[in-house]
Amino acid sequence: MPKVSAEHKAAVRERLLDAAHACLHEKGLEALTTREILERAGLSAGTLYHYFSGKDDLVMALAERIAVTELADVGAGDDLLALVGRVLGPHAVPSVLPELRARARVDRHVRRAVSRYDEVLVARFVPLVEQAQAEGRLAPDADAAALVELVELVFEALQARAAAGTFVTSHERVAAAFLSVLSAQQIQGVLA
Amino acid sequence: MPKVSAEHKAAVRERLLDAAHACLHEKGLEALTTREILERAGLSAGTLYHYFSGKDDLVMALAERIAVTELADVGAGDDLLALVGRVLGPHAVPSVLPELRARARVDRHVRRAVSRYDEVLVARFVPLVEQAQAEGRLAPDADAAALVELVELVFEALQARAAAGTFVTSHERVAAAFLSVLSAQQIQGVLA
DNA sequence: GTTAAAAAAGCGAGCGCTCGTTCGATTTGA
DNA sequence: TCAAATCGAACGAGCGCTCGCTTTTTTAAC
Repeated sequence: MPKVSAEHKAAVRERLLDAAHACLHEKGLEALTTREILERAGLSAGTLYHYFSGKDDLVMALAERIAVTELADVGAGDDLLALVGRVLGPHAVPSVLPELRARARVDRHVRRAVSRYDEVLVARFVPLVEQAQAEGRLAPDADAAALVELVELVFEALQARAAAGTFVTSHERVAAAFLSVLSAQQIQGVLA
Repeated sequence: MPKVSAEHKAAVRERLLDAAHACLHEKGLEALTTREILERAGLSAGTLYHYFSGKDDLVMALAERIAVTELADVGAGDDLLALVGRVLGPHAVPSVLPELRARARVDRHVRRAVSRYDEVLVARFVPLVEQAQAEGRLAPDADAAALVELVELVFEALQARAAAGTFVTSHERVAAAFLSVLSAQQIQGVLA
């Protein structure tokens, strides 16, 4: 096809990202190959380079998209419990973020994408925590920023466990423990 | 050299594992190559296969050794605070465990090694938590097993962050938040 | 005690393979 | 008709790994 509509270009690009995401989820980052991505997308080898400058560029675009889409619903429910359910629930899609997080240790480009994700996550958590504080469900005088970081910490671990499928106890039990952390009175004394 | 002493064999094997651990720490699992391991160990290509059946075998042996050595001191201090300090302190060596954890999602051999590590970790945590309960520092009637799992959850996230170097606040502050979780009274109501 | 045979550790060029990527030919919509 | 999108064979590099060779220590025969 020649000079095609902008919608078509965007659609093909999304198709490539979809294929890459599926490959990443099935085989992991180490086994992510351009050939398999292209085969799954129904495209040929050279076509990739009309949409991305290379594999790294594609991976970065995918990381950004994951960050955006996985966070799209955060905050919509106005409730941390609903958020936990979305991450841990039986219908939750295992996240590939923990793998990107691990790679971020040695890849500064991935590190930048992940830290941008974290920034957005914190920004979305802050109003939820502040609202909970205003309603008296959380220690009212505690440092909200530190509280948010603790929430994010547990959130990360739950995400990693969900991805690895290494839960020991039931989802409900872990979620309950998570929420108990949020409502722990003694946090106030340490973080205030 | 021919049939050499068992000590020599063990020493060379350890040298290979040391080299692999250094490479893993510097470049990450995806960039871990037999050539670099052997070069760092001062050995030639074929020699590796006198000690391991292949690269996977070496990686698995390394994972086991990491699990053993990283847990060697756990419980020695009889104190969770000391443990946190060892993981998060300024002299702590960044762990490669989070990367192995991510790979465990798609590699059943690594998954087995990591879950064995987790079993040992839980076994070491249990007496620490029970002792804290007996001393009244933790909710006495709470389910110790669930409490241990929550401790492990936070521990995992701290470990992952230490490895990635993505701490936002100071070590002391996160450690304090961690400990505040352990001493939170309200956990009792949820987990008991 | 000397020496030759045997065995195992170490070596390294090179194999087959897969990877990401290139590039000229081909197809197709504007 | 022309430019852009697609194709796919091919390339160079790097991977894990092999295998025949050399080196070195143990073993054994005398």
